[in-house]
Amino acid sequence: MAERITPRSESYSDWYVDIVLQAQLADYSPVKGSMVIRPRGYALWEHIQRGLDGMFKETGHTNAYFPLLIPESFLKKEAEHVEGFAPELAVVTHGGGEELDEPLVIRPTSETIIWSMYKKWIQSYRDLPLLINQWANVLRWEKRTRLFLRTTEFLWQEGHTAHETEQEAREETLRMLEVYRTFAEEYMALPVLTGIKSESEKFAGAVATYAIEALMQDNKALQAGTSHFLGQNFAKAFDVQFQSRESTLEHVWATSWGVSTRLIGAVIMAHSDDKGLVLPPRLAPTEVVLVPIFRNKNKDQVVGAARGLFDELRTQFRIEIDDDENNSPGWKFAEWEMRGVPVRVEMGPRDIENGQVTLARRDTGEKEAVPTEQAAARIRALLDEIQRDLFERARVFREENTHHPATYEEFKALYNDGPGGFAVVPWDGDAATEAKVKEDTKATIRVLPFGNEEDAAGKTCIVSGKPAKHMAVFAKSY
RNA sequence: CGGGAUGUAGCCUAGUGGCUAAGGCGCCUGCUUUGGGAGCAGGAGAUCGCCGGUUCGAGUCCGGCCAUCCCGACCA
Repeated sequence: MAERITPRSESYSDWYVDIVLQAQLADYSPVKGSMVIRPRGYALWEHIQRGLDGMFKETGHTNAYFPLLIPESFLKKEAEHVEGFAPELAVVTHGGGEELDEPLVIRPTSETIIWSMYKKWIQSYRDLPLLINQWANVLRWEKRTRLFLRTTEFLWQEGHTAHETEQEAREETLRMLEVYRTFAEEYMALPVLTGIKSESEKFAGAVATYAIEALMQDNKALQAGTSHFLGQNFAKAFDVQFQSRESTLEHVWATSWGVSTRLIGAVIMAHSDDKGLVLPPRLAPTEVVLVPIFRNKNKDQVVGAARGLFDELRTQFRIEIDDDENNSPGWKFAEWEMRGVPVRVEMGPRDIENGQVTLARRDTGEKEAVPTEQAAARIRALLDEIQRDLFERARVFREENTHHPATYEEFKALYNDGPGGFAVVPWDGDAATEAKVKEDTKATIRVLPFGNEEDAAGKTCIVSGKPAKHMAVFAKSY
């Protein structure tokens, strides 16, 4: 601990790794590409789970658990799906010391095992909709890994729903995208763009993929969550039919949607600074830390008073007290700042004499003195302010880094020598055009915003000069 | 899978082929301290990534292997 964090200006990726390791969110494990999520990191995940799970329940979903191991043949039933995931699969070939008759894949996602079960559970329209979510780990063999952002094994939630009609499934897809947007903005203080993915970026096996996309401080985009309209692809692959209200036999309409521990990486990269982690209060495992400042001669008095305040505050806040005798106040300040605790309460002899405490906010470093009896009310207000300000700062950052280049030359300059960020430009809808942009600049279409077709009317593609079909948002991405 | 870098105590680093592998941080014990990363004294902690070779002698030279990180092609 107490080690230097590489400044962002020197190396953004070193800065990120330093924060994850030093704030004790995660550590490298013995297996390449996999990581240990330490208690401080897992607490963040628990908060994410709690918030999202509540929203899933409110929208009618229930949790279940499906197995880790999937027969290899299941993956092969949906052609695009298997093609998309084949390079990332880990396969179990032996069990109990013997070679298995059929290899088992470790789930990269659970559509196939779930739809094999839905076939058993769905016979009639009365069985629909079926709205199930699971919290689980999944495995995708990654060649290039980064703590939280891309690891071989990661934790996520995957919702899998079955519906009577196409319209109902499409509504569900957008409803859950909206849940993700709300969660990102209100809990994570992370402004996100929503929209549909281009063909080349969509999920293997989906008819349409929607996503929330956020902009990180290094001006690269991060896909923070996806929601897929699966059409009848999996219902047909697994022969899931139901008897309709008109007594006809129909294939079921499906969605799936997920967010992962990548969200932890997003929240780190969006808000933190060169002193360490900065967490939005609603997500912070510890909202407040109380640091008594004492000398030997007044230790009992100061710590006693601090403990009294602590007992009062703990009924309202997620709070810790640091009355360790060996570390100096300055050391503690720096340490708790590195851990990202939003509000610090300092209580020393001078404060006690004046009947006050000193409050310091993590995001700006500002300190203020407030009468002790008003501390709780002021802390509550401060936490709200910090939550709002973090979001607002991130939103302004995104606005300032969203560009509208008029020519392809300007566009290329933006990514090749320029600052990067989002670029909103007319696009002809051709995958070849998209591929050319990627080759020239490494930027890809992050999202086609809702309503973009109308905005594109009458415009010409920035690359090909052909009539534009979409207004596309490009960025380099993680 | 290509390119680059690095493996010496928990972490960071020093170490001309030659004596018992050195220092800082951290850790443990005690004392002293505490309003922005304190001080003193003592202490524990190392098959120098692994295997082989050269040599009277290898942390150091040679070969192979392994691992990790960083940069590129593929991805929540």
